[in-house]
Amino acid sequence: MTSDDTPRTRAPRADVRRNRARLLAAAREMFARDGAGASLEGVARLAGVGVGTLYRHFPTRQDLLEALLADAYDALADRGRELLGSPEPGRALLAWLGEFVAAVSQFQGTAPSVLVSLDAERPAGSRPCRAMRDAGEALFARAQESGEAPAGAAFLDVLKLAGGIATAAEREPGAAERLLSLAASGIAPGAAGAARDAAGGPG
Amino acid sequence: MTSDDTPRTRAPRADVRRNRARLLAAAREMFARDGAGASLEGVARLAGVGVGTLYRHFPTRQDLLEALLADAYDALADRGRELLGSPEPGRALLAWLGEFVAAVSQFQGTAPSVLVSLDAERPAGSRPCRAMRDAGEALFARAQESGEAPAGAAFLDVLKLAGGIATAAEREPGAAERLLSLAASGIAPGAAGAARDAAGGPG
DNA sequence: ACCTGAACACCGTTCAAGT
DNA sequence: ACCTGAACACCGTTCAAGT
Repeated sequence: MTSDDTPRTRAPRADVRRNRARLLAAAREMFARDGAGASLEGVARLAGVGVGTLYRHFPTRQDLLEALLADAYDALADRGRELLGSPEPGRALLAWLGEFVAAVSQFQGTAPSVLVSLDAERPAGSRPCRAMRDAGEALFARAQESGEAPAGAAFLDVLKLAGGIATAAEREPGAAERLLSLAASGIAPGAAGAARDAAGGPG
Repeated sequence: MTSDDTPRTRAPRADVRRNRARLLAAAREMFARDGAGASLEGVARLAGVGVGTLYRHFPTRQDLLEALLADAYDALADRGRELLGSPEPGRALLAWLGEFVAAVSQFQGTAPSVLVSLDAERPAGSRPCRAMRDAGEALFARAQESGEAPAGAAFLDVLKLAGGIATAAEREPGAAERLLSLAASGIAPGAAGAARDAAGGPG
């Protein structure tokens, strides 16, 4: 019963923080070399830590990956807020999506895992991930309001599409730009509109 | 030295054909239940065959998958040629792409493997796979000629984008349609054009 | 409260021995 | 010519014992 009555999170012990940092550094090194499927045993070994410690800090490989992407997500959130001030909503959105694709492709085999983290009703993800999503959504909403992005689409779908592009381009540097550009301008814009109109159109 | 001098492929022994068929049936069953990452040992066991036999018939998991998709690829090739006769090139292309996405999503975890089979300079894939690609390419070329598909794009990129969509939608039935529709009409068509024009534009 | 690492279960792949 | 399946190497994950 000191001054503050609700300290939900206690300051972690020094060795715990250190182990966490070592694990992240080791994972970054291993993922960079062997891809997102790298041996977790190897990560622990490289970190100079028992496997159990890795599992305690990051119960699943997915958790480890999200932690590795936290910085990139924070940067994307910042960048999104910055681009909100740009005069061209559509281009701002596309620029941001390009950076998203690059960020989730920073390790081989990473993009598919990002896709599962985007999977509908999951626990919403980490704080940086949510910040990234919110920033992107604002950018997308602005593009919709200016008529440069389709009114009927959901931002989560846009993000999934970008994740799919990142996955498809993962083994071919340079493909990401081409695929994103293709998805940006549309594979068959006129026909797609016709198909939607024929199906009843939006309200 | 009988009448024909160049019989490159000899008729396979009956047990070889039977084992191959059993392996494919078993793999189909396993992949349907456990996804494309199903245990290969389990496939061999279910087929009533030694593991070595599986590896002899299908050296890699990728080979097994391509064999499983052969029928679907043949059907897509047929469908592509059929759609070539339809009066609306853009819609025909989109319809075909929708069927492609559905076909490569028939097993969980299958789409990523299809993406690697689309990977640039690989040995071009199986005969059915090439037939599928050729049919799709004809459909795409026609859409380009009619001005309904972007002139600058390569068909292989269109297919990769579709594969990425299939991957992104794999865990959510119904998402494939939405993502394909989004990619068809474009995330931000006007801005994408502006970006391309600013970059110099096509010749 | 956290860490260690041996133990367990499982899988992919090869290859010597068989038919 | 093809098949079998034991053998090998490796990995993820848990959990009893330690500090």
